[in-house]
Amino acid sequence: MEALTIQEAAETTGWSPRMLRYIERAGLLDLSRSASGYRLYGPEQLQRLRTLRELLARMNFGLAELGFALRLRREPALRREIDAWFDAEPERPTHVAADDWLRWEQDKHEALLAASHTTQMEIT
Amino acid sequence: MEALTIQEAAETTGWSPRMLRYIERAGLLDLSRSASGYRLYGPEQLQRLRTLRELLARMNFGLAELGFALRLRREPALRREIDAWFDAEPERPTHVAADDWLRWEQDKHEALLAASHTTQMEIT
DNA sequence: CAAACCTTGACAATTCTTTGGTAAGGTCTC
DNA sequence: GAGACCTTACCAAAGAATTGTCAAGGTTTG
Repeated sequence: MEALTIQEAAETTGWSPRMLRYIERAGLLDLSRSASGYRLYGPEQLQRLRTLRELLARMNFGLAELGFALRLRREPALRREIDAWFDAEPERPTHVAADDWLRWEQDKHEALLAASHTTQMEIT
Repeated sequence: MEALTIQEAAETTGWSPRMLRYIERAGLLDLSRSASGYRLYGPEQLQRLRTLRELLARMNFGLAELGFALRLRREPALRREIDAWFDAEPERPTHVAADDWLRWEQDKHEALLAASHTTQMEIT
């Protein structure tokens, strides 16, 4: 009973079997396989999957983003280039500065941003 | 002549005006504004925009990913949680291990993966 | 003052990602 | 050996992100 098959894992983690395969393919979870090729989900994997669900919901991002975070860890060159790009910031005043990026990254969807503006107006 | 307006900036950077506004809204580029609200693109901004194009193309990722990278820099809590999740890796053998994640993150699109396999076969 | 810009806001076509199916074939359990 | 699983490979629906475009109104410049 040490390892569950995909359907059982789906039931206890809340992911669909389809998504469990997707997550594996994205490189976000390493699995062992049975001799005949069945995916085997051990206690650690199940725990990770549950944590993952919770994390995505709580911090508001998706598998794609996590995939990119993984890529950043594994491709130091990529991380370096991106950091360099961000750090190339010149002597700009940055007066208005940042805090809309947050809203953007969080609810994306340009249109919605505008909508929330409107809502705020009413309150004002 | 120290600063260009959006259309001029578009011409010299290769981005469309639409995308220049999009990039700004994503928090990826800080701009100053003229007294009447016009976006002003100085030499640094122009350079950054050109570099950005080059970077995205060369490293194969998009604005959304860069936006997430930005979020990771600005939300230490997020970074910590994600790192923690990745590092919770148990004693798994990892025999087969990683290098398909790369392919996934690079050309995504599950279906194409299979296709590219086929293509590679020809070359081999 | 008119032409040619700029601003924001909105709608929408396109394209990519996410998810669910389903088919063809192998495995496990009774 | 039948039923209920599993595998991979597709196709396609639903959702998001990307990008263009247009409208209504302000600004700059000749």
